[in-house]
Amino acid sequence: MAFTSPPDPAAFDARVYRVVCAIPPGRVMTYGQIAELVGRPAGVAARTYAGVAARWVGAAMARAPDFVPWQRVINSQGRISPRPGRGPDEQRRLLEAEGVEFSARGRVDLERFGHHGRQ
DNA sequence: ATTATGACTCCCA
DNA sequence: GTGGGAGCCATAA
Repeated sequence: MAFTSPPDPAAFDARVYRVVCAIPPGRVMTYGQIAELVGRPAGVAARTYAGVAARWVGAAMARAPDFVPWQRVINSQGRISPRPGRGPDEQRRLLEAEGVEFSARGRVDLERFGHHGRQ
């Protein structure tokens, strides 16, 4: 996961949690979107930020407090990234309970359920 | 000290 | 639309 920790991991995590907590129920956001919304720290190349920061977000989510709606964070393909240890479909069940629909191949239509930041 | 292991995204075949 | 490789490091055992 994390390639190079963010300049200020604690602050980065806090911003990530704030953004994730702002995602309304029934909506989802990608790791990359969150990374962009949180803002690219100075000193990090723009091109590499996309892939790297997404993993920072993933790492932050791995340590996320209970109140963070982690289930609303999925990858850029609209698919659920498998989490180590947890139930394989736990995230999907939680999202479906909120009204998020999955395609036959298990993908979420980001055009319909994606959250573009703000509300 | 060495090894294994990552909640990802982009780009190209 | 799907699949594989690159990017390139911190942390735990």
